[in-house]
Amino acid sequence: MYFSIDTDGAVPIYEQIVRQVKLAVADGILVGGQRVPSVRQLASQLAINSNTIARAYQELQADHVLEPLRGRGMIVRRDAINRCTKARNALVADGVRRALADALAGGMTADELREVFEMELQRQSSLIGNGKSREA
Amino acid sequence: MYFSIDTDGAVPIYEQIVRQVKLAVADGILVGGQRVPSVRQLASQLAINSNTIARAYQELQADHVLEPLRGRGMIVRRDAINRCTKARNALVADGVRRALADALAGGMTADELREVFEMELQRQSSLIGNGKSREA
DNA sequence: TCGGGTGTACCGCTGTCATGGTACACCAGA
DNA sequence: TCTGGTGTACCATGACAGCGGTACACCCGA
Repeated sequence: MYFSIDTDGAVPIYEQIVRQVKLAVADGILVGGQRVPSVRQLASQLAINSNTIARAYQELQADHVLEPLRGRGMIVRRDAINRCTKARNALVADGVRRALADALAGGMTADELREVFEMELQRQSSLIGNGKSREA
Repeated sequence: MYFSIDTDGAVPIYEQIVRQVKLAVADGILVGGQRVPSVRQLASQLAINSNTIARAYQELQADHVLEPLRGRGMIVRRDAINRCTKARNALVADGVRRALADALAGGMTADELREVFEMELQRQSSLIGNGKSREA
């Protein structure tokens, strides 16, 4: 489980962690029962204060993705994958909806929009295709 | 020229105004030479502090979309439409890119993604189609 | 000249975020 | 029993963004 954190971006660090954990669960990289790194461990690995990690884990706990094992760490809940898949779908749909709203408000036609979509899809697919296979 | 402002959302008010002005220019609703409402006028209309409007106008001025007429207001620059169309395309492409990144990181397939896209496109197109015609 | 309109600059308040420090309760293993 | 690891709960601090209030300089028309 690798995290890529952008400390300069507009998105808060704890939110980046929350999102990446959820996407990893949806993708099957993190599975139910699996332990996540401890707050101190992840904090030192990412060179970030442990309170920030703790905040992310608290949010994930509130979202029923992680489960605390008092004194021993936190694990991914068995039923988290369904929730995370739903969350991922909602996240993606929301992003698409937002982009569409801007496009249509700006007078872009549906066909122009499809073109942009397919172009970006091809670009990112090829990037991932080189790095690791997805369907295999 | 109508603005819809969401004071509760995560997006700053001044940024919403900047975006909506740019999209209106790209769409041809605001044309070169046309005057935009004064900061106080728009502020009272939206029940927002005039400084917030002023900040949005300053940003639009820095982006070469608006032009100040000292003591008389601000107008849309003649060459703004090209810039705004480009900005719109970049904005949309960026939004699509972001959504795609989330989708692929979460293990969503390209076909699932296309389905989401077409669904949202159909939804929003029908909304606009009922309200006002776009190609006419 | 003066009044009313314009954009602009400055200051302060508020909330959010990240950090650092400290302390606590809990658990597992030596 | 003790030690070292867990998550959790505070508090204080600094930085920054967003916003509002006020005052200023400018321009136009009466």
